[in-house]
Amino acid sequence: MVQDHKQVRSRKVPFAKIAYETFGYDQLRPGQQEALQAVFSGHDTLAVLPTGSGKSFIYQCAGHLLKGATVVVSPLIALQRDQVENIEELNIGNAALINSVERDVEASTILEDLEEGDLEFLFLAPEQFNNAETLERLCQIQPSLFVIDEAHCISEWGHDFRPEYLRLGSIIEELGHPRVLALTATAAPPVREEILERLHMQDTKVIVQGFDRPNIWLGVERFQDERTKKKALVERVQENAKPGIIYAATRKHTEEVAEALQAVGIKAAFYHAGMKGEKRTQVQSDFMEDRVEVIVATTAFGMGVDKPNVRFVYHYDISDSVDSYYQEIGRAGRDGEAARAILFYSPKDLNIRYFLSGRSSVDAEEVELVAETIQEQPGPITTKELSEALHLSQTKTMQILTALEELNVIETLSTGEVVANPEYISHHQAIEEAIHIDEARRQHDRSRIEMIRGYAELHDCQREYMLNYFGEVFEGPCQNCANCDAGIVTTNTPVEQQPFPINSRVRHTSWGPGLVMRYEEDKIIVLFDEVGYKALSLTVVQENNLLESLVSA
DNA sequence: CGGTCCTAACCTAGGTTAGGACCGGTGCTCTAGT
Repeated sequence: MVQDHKQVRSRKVPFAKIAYETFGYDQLRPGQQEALQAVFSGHDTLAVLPTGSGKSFIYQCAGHLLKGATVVVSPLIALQRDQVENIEELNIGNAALINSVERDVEASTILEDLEEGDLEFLFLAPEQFNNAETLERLCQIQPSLFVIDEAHCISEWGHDFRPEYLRLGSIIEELGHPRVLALTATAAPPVREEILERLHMQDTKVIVQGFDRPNIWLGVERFQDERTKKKALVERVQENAKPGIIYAATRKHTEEVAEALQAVGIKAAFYHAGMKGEKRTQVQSDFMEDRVEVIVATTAFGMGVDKPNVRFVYHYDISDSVDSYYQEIGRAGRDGEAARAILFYSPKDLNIRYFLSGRSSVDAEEVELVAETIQEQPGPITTKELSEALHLSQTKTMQILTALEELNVIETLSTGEVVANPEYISHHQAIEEAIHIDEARRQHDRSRIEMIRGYAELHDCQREYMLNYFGEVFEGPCQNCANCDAGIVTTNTPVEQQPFPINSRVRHTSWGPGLVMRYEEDKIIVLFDEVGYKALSLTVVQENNLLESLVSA
């Protein structure tokens, strides 16, 4: 049963049989077979599969069958716990987790078990690799499979919030590049590209299943003021079957909306990261077990939540991207029954999104300070020493170090210490580059907000817009969105008149290369690598030859 | 950017308003003090 991972290459493995006998699944779901086949053929694999398609099974099965340890990087400790429990129930090998909270079993004991083969699965957050001893021991253990669960976190969180996500590529190299398996439910084409690049994936197979969730009705209601919006939301909640989820942009909004719902007799509770851990757990389980009908939450709620009977996901405030929006509404109707996703849109709600994404995360002076300090050091220095000496937070320091490392100004040693790269003399150019990258990032984030705004203000099939965003060719009407119901479907540029196919690469005379996202009436929407999403007039483009087709790599 | 909270000024004594300050999301880890 257990085979050496170099020898299984191109051998047919009866995954369906194993799925049935070991995991108790009657049949494999779409994508699972392909993903497993890719892993077993020796490819680094990215699987983008919709929620509820059994992503866990892929790494569980692969880890179970491949000889050698499986390391699973997972963003939340709560998720890791669930996964360990799940594996224990399946009886497919021992699993453990290393983190700062649970210390009933020491990390060194766990690593020892892993070393001796008594442990198959190890779960940890990316921050754990900051621990030099953990990393060094893992290097010796040489895991055969390196799994990144919820891989979109790399692109979503890596740039500012959790910079360790951007270092996973180096970690993988350090570990001798075990087979890499990245899993996510939501990744538009640019996110997929970033995952492959950041993880240094090689000889990669990308498996993408359809994004459509046909049982979710899509709708947008537009408002000019807060009070009318809140009133309409309460009415919709009253009318609609429950349970449901409402997303809001701020903690305060979650509390206000929950209160408004309670005032009309709805069992509602709010949820955000400002609450005590105990309270959060309680609210979540109240919702999961139907003691609470409606949960009003910030983005803190949702990852790993798999409740089948959620009948609606409403947005009191607009999300920061189509990516986030899709992911959030995807928590509705997992049982396949009808569900509703309504965006309660007020244009001024975009401001909070612009504000939160517009802040610069790279400060020239701080970057310079860090770069200089490291270069003046006689020897290696730890992140902690640096952040203390320079009065910068650990996250901030880590973020700057990640940027500097990427620009080859510094190197991270396997001890976790950093040292100046001797071949790199001037850091001024690097700082400029870091600022430039940061600026491009912000512009990209702003253009993502423009795209969700485009959804909110769309006069066309809403499903088509969303699926096009994820690189899927789909032509409305879908007959299950508000615009289709209302007959608002504009005549788009017909496929035969589209000069560049959707999802193909093009180059603009001044904005450089980009990806064709969709067509609207005399408009082509392109995601440019440098400047983000842009809507161009098709007539102007064609008259002036602004775009040329690029042969895709 | 916009909402919210606080204070000073208003003109006549307590309620109204204008202006300024401040805040806004997501989780890991480690440490100091109870």
